[in-house]
Amino acid sequence: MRAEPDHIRELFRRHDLRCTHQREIVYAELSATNSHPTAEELYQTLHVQDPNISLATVYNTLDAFLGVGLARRIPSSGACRYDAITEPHVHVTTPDGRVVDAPEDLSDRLLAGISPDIIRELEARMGVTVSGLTVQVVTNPATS
Amino acid sequence: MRAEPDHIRELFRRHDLRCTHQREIVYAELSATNSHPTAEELYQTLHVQDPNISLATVYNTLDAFLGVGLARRIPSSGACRYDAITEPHVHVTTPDGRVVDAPEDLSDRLLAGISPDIIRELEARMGVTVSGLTVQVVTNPATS
DNA sequence: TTTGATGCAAAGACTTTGCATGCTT
DNA sequence: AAGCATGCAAAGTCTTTGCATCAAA
Repeated sequence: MRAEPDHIRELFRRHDLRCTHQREIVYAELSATNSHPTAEELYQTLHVQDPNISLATVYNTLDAFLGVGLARRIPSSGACRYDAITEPHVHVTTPDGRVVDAPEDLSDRLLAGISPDIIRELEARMGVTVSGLTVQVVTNPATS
Repeated sequence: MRAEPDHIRELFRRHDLRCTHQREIVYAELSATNSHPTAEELYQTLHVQDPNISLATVYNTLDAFLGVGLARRIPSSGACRYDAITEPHVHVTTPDGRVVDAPEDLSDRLLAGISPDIIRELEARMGVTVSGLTVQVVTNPATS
């Protein structure tokens, strides 16, 4: 469901982000979809409601979201894809370059197999802090 | 260890790839490193041994490898990274954009948690063929 | 008012491509 | 000899940036 404006404003305040109209509609759209849109796709969609918004602003805005952890960037072949960060979940990369979520139950079962102990050990031994974990299931590339 | 020329030629033949000098040195370099180099990085390294090789050829060559499954492309922020395909393993994305392999034992333990059953079910329900599985552990972005 | 965001266009980073030449088969 | 690969440069994508203007705090 689409987040309410008030909720979004509150979110922004919590993350020290200025509440601009552009940021609001970008976040509303991003959090309402599970299609992992590219910046360009978001721009096309939003351009209808706000013919003034610019592609550069979409990029800047997404960047602001990344900075405060409200969104995640998914590098992929071609343009990067974005998703609003909610629950941990599994991404499936399709042959045509889109990224879709695995069904929730499968996602959960897959993630359940990853023990926190291993992550902790990984952090300790590699000197990193794990802030996220993406299981990316890659499907067959163009076998056409 | 660096693969021997004969072995590489044999590999290429098995995959219906013409054996050119450029492809040979690209593959030798890629399979000898675990640094997941970008095309540009490979080009810089190879340019020493063969001052004639061009960046476009490195790209074309990597593309040929991808096509026959000898290499994998790892989209990442900035330039794509490549690795020669050997065993399944876990990638760790560092804050500065590099991609390093997790230690083998941790990698194995992590992958062991992912049941083939789940993958099979995922294929069945999503109508895809899973050809690879990347567990990408994302570390904290620039917390500096 | 002050500070930061927007929109535009231009620049930048990364990758692909057309074509003449050369090498593998 | 035939056909694909190479090297070069030019063209494409995708993303970032400089700057004047505008909106949020």
